[in-house]
Amino acid sequence: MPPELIAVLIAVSDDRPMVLTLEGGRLLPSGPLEAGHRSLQTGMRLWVEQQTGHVLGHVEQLYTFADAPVDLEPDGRRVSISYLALTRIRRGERGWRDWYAYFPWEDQTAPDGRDLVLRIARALDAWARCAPSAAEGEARRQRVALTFGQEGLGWDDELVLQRYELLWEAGLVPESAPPGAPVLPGLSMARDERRVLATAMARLRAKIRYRPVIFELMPDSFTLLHLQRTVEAVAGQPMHKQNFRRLVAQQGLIEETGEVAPETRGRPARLFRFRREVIGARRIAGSKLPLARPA
Amino acid sequence: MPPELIAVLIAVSDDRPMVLTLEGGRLLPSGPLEAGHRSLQTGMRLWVEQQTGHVLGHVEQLYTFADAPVDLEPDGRRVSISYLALTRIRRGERGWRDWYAYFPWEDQTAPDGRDLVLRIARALDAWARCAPSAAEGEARRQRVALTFGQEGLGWDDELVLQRYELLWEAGLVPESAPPGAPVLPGLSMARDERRVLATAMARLRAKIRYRPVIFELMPDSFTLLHLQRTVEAVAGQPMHKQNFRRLVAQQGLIEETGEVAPETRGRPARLFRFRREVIGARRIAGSKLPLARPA
DNA sequence: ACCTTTATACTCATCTTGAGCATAATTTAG
DNA sequence: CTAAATTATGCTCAAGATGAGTATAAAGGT
Repeated sequence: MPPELIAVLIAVSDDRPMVLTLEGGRLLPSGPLEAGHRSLQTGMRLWVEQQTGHVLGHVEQLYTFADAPVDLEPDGRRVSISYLALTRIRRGERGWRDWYAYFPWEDQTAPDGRDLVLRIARALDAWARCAPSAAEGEARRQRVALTFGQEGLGWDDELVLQRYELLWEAGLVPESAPPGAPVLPGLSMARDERRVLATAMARLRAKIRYRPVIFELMPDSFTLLHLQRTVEAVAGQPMHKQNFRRLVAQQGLIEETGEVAPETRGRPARLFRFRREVIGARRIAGSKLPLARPA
Repeated sequence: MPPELIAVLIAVSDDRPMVLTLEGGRLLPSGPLEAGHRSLQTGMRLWVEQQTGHVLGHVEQLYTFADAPVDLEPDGRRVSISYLALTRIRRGERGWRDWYAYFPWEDQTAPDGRDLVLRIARALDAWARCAPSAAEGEARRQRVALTFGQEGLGWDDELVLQRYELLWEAGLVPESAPPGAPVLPGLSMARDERRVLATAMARLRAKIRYRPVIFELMPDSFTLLHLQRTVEAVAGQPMHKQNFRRLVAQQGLIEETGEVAPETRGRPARLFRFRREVIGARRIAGSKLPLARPA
């Protein structure tokens, strides 16, 4: 059985990060590696084009997963090589879903998400208390505090996968909950696609800190607030406006177009564009955005 | 054909980073995924144990590669899932090689390595000049400057793979050089194992900046200079002694054992140990070592 | 006793970062 | 038309991190 090539396409629309899905949001675009594919990545691109009509730009390999072994079929094991693709939604495309529909607790920009985390913390506290041993209970409590930023530890937006796996272990998501047990809000997906999505979110959140990939998600011209909202949407965290502008400005990654934004309410904002020349022309020490991790 | 599991085992011995090889240094430990393997990682661990007797600790997935398609065999394509493992050399083990034997230009702590980079820069300049077009030539020159830190750009120790690929394209390594053409010093390996090693080096150099993985390569107790030499060996770059100590100290990652180093020449140094408790106990914002990238 | 070697403690100037104040230029409500 | 609301943008300030260097301590070797 050839390995499966699986793609997580991400775009940001109306300040919401979106993921391209199939089958009513239960699947990601994917298909097997075939003999004619020139490489893994081109194979993945072909499947995405065929299934969604979308032609990809910036792509990077994410992770390779394997199903648990199946005794029935000797060689019947599914190995999936996953990719992260950053792109823009084209008008009329269907299947795009807000990624926070799958991970509502990951949106810490709104009070809803913060409340949900408090609720989760309580549920996980109960889970820690019913651990088989005291030591195990303490280990669980520590993991909860670390991944969900309790007990004075701050929220780390990159721990998307760790949080999902913790909830899975605790039986708080439909994938692992006993029948009839209460589960957290959030859509689930087929097989382990939700885990793949979590991996993609974590990688993207980490990457915007040290590479200017955020511009792959922006239109040609944009205001600084639009850029900030996009970063906040991806990171799931609010940030300080003036400092954001200062950092972005001193990175030298953008330049003014000379125009100002049309539709606007307050003072009109200047429009900027990404300076594509800087890629390759010099070391991009990071479009390291003002997303400091908490102390 | 099942995917191949391939392992890059790294240790540091006498302040030299070493990689565990087979077949006279031409191969890395590897073997196919089998039906009985519980997961990709356990399969890889089993193969390593079987081929080298080495039991692994810290492991992470690196990258998944595929050979070019082979028309002859329809399903005969090799897909390799590679892993990075950090460990320590045990006495009597054979097959460990200095990783700089494969990538001599990556060692920028010694004058030899710096001289070699100058030589490479000249050779690549010639390569840029004989480009098919002026634009292509300029693009080549820019890549050379960026990856080898020429023209005022500093040396970026994480660009191991980019440098190797550039040398490959330019035909300066035996893997790609025309027969009889002069090639750079440095051992090559079978298939694309040298590329896998380059990927591992790049990943490790990046990782020691933000996770305290360097301690996976240290013995139980060590002096601060020993720790510094180990980091320098991995990064291939020298650093400022006093500042190194300051950073390491304020990270709170280590504690004194109360003893001092035996064999020593100057003033005896205090011995330290890694505080394993801190893993998991709190956010490790990075054992971010004084390895600033050049501006 | 003096030199070499390594360890360790401090200092200082410069950047970076987080937080906030102040002002400008619009639209909207009354 | 005026005031309030809204968004943009410029600037300051303190704390902390970083890069570079000076100074002193503790050992062995000649």
